[in-house]
Amino acid sequence: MASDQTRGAILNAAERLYADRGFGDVTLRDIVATANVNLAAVNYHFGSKDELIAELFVTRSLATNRERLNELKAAEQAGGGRAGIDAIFRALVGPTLRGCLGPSSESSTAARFMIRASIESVPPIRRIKNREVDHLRKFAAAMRRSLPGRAEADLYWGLHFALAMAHHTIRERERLTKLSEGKCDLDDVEGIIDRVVAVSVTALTGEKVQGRPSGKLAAREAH
Amino acid sequence: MASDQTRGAILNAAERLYADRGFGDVTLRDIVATANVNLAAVNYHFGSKDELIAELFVTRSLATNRERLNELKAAEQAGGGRAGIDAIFRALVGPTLRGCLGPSSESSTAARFMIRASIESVPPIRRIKNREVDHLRKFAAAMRRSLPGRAEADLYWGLHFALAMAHHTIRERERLTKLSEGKCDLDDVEGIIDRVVAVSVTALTGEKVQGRPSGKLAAREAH
DNA sequence: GTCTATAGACTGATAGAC
DNA sequence: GTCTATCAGTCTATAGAC
Repeated sequence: MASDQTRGAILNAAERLYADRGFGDVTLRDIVATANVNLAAVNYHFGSKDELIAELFVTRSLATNRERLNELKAAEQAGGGRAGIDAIFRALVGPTLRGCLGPSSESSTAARFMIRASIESVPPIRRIKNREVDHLRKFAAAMRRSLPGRAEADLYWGLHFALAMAHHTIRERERLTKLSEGKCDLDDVEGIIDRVVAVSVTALTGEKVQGRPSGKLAAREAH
Repeated sequence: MASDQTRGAILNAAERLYADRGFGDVTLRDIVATANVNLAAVNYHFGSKDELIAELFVTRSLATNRERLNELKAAEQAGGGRAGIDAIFRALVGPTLRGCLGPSSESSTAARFMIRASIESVPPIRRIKNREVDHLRKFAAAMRRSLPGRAEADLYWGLHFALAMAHHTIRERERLTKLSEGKCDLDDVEGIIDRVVAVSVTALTGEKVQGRPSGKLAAREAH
């Protein structure tokens, strides 16, 4: 079982180094030195540097997608097969934002790795993201059930803009902090989620929504 | 003056190759072969590969920033020192979206280069983008003049979300087309600008706005 | 099956002749 | 200003030891 040990050591070392220093500055030689294994072990276990990066990213992004779908499923069941549009947006952007902006984002290497992946977007990661369409289709379907009257294009634009706000907030976290001179609190994750969800809902329904008083934007778009 | 000729040949070849094949797949040797100059000429004229990329990006992005500020200035003068919030957002996202999604985006290498720069985001380009804060401050100031009652944090979030939608639309153009199965028309640049501006304004003021008089959004969403 | 040692092809950068 | 030659460093691939 030395196999799993070596494999795991490479994965751990790679994730930590990429999280700390970015994809551009970390060589295979840095990784094998940290993991205390031989250079060729990377090729033996993963085939290539790109496939190592791909495996790291797939592992983490599958976990996020699972969380998203669990939240979506729960919201649809609570609504008897039809979730509120706010709950759908919350299931879409919540897990990502919590994972990348949450208090764990300082300590957890997994979180810092995903932030890097968001910002630097290296080829093997782009290839994986391009296959994410099937996952997003499930949210498009839920939106169609939630707002059956809307033109489909409007729903897709709404989905697209919600993701835009979430990802751009992760990517440009530092810049927004500097631009606003700290007036935008990037540590208040739940507040940010509220904000993104509220804007997404308002954009789609034309109604101004407040953040959750205590927990939900419940059924405000019912009319 | 053979100097300027060589320099220009390198810049042209590099921009075209990067636009066509991306930053990851183009080597300095590819560039000098296309430009018909010697390998060492790149280092002589630009210092390094990264500085060559930086010069390409700075040139193009200064042009966009100039367009943005011209539109902003015109809008403020037309409003007697206070531009409408919709005109401010339009000046912010219009030039970028027109440059990267417009009909020229197929033909113009400059446009295709900027799309690449948006998607791949290599280190030298990220460094330049980080210095963009001063430019954005001018839009924040205009927003403050336009909506003096608003909390500053709300204004910054509005600015941030507007940029998020514009850039994410450029970055994920292909994915949105695939996801929506063509129902989102990515060739209708002015329609997209209307949409981004409308969502940005609605998010900030809670009021549904009309697109430009001739805009398709206005017609569809009037009620 | 697991890992090591080593070689190969390619990269960006540079010294020094012209 | 330009070019040749060469550098050190990178990823990849493979033969062969354990």
